[in-house]
Amino acid sequence: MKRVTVKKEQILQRKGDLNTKIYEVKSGLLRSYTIDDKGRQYILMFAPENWMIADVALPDQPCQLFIDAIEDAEVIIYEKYPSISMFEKQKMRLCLEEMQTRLIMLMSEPAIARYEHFVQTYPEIVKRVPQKMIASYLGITPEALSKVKSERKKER
Amino acid sequence: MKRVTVKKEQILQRKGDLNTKIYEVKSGLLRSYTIDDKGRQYILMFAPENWMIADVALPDQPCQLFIDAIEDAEVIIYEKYPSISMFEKQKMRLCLEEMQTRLIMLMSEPAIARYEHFVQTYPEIVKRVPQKMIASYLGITPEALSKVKSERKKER
DNA sequence: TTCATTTCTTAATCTAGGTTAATGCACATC
DNA sequence: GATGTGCATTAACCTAGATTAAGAAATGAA
Repeated sequence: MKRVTVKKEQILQRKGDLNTKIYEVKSGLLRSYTIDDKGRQYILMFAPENWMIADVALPDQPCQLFIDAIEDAEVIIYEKYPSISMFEKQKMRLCLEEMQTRLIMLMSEPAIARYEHFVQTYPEIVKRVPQKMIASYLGITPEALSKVKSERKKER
Repeated sequence: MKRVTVKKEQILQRKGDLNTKIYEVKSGLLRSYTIDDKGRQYILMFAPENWMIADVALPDQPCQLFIDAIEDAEVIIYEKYPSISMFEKQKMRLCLEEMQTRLIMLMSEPAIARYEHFVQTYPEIVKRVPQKMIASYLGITPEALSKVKSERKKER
């Protein structure tokens, strides 16, 4: 366990890395994402202050996710998994819950509903990240996000 | 912790239930799924022999998922979460990994690729559940699954 | 066996969201 | 100031998968 300072856009872990860590954000904003063979990015998680973020891979397995800083950040790095008490942390459980909810929403809800859910659940993150990252998190293109947003406005 | 026998189609937990448990499958096949307001089902997980299945909700929170038996099953029911050692179980970790992978695939891969990944990863489950359940797991309609399968056949 | 029910497939049509491309905007930096 | 670079928006067009409907095949019950 150690504490580090990371600059915006600094990459903490790359897809394929071994021996990846668990990151606890003390200040700033991190994200995890993957990139497909066409270069498209898919954001899995935003981690603002007091959240934790990690790839679930075991230390001896190559990970699936990039993790980088969207804003300058203070981060505590933990080894994976010396004490299971890491897992007890409520933030970790919330992240699980979030994955479950997202899987359900991705399958069952159209983009506009996912966007509104995101805005309600994370109003602060909406203000802190560019649209294209929200689109990536929602699983749509920035153009599609623009479209649903302007359609939503019209409806009032 | 107790051991129970469940019959095919028996429901172990319903969406909205409180105080939900963790289920370990000793024989047979369970699944977790949700139902939207239009009655559509979305399967989150299949749990064959030696797997565990649960909703991630805390005991005092209403859960999101139904859990029922696709085949007659022997099931061990654990309280949630008296010992964190439950979480240490490898099956539980695999389930996390699976959620992460599915989220990525759902965002980045077309239905055909998700189907082929599923067939390769769970060849035994493919034989044991009806097509419409595989479609539901993949996040598509049974009609769309029929289509991609017949297109795949043509390609050889 | 027969009949009923559910599952699977095929086909026609529709739509949400992708793709491509052009435009405008907010910044940096020089 | 001019010039570049990335981001957001709009619009035209395209496609994967949804919807609807019908028939075929499998399953199960009487």
